[in-house]
Amino acid sequence: MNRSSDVKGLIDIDGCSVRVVDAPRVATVRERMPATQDLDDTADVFGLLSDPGRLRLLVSLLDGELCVCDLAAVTGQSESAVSHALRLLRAHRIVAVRRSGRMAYYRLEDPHVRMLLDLALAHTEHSELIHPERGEQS
Amino acid sequence: MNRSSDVKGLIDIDGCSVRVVDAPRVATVRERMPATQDLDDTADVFGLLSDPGRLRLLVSLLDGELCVCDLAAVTGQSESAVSHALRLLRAHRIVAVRRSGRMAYYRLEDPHVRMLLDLALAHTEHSELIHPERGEQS
DNA sequence: TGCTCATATGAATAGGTCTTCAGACGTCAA
DNA sequence: TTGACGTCTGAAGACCTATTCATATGAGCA
Repeated sequence: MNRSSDVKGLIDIDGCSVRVVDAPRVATVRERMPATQDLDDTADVFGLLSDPGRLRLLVSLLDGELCVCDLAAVTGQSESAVSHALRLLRAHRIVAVRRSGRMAYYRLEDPHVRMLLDLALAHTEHSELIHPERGEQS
Repeated sequence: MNRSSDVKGLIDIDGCSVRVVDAPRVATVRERMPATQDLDDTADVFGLLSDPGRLRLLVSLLDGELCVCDLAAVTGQSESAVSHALRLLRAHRIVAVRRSGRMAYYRLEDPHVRMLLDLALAHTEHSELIHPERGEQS
């Protein structure tokens, strides 16, 4: 095949030649890179946790189920916004519903997400995060 | 003060009356809710991890520093896109730079983010994530 | 039945984000 | 100095996302 890894500072990636500095290192890191699908799924999960409204909903559900209107009250959002958010989270199996009459009780269903939340909150509550655009080092 | 928690199903939140079902539970969950600032910061961090390009960059940096062009090669992005992404991550102190001549070597700086990445990847590589819009339960 | 209630949904709008392109900047080598 | 190089940046466009409003659905109650 048309490999050009022998060309100094140039390697083939996905069929097109790219400039690199540390070719062997690049090869190693590329091999260890998780599958595209896995990375995209992981990015999706992080994306679901990246909205303050949804994050609040999930944190509220950490120790038990709540109905939509209580979730709206706890998180300070409109019931419509909460419903839309829950629909998204439900579609990704992160929360699950229990229906009782006209009430809908949601619970946190994904243990993986629960761990991410626990880990993230444990850190942010103890150490202050640094805010953007505050100057950088030398 | 104008508390109306005695009104059946109605409580005061931030000065305006809201309908709730389980008032004491709502109060408890609200008390346990982390500070607004902490939640917003946490959502920001998740947001930074929610882009496949940035996620790839950070994963690439998990075991050591790499220069911009190698990061572009490893992650399959343009050098400009990589530079923009690194700028964002740098502003949030998630990565740090070491400059040597005209080269810029980036490394993963935030141990908190490293843990989140490790946890997230450990799970996605072993268990398949469910994709959206596949129908739900009863 | 009709009415109210709790939730769900669709459409539309406003705001944000990623990528690309063109060019700037500082460094190195000749 | 000049030119090539590696990286950085700003502006522009296309795309995606969150919220709101209005309305629908479907359960309980009279």
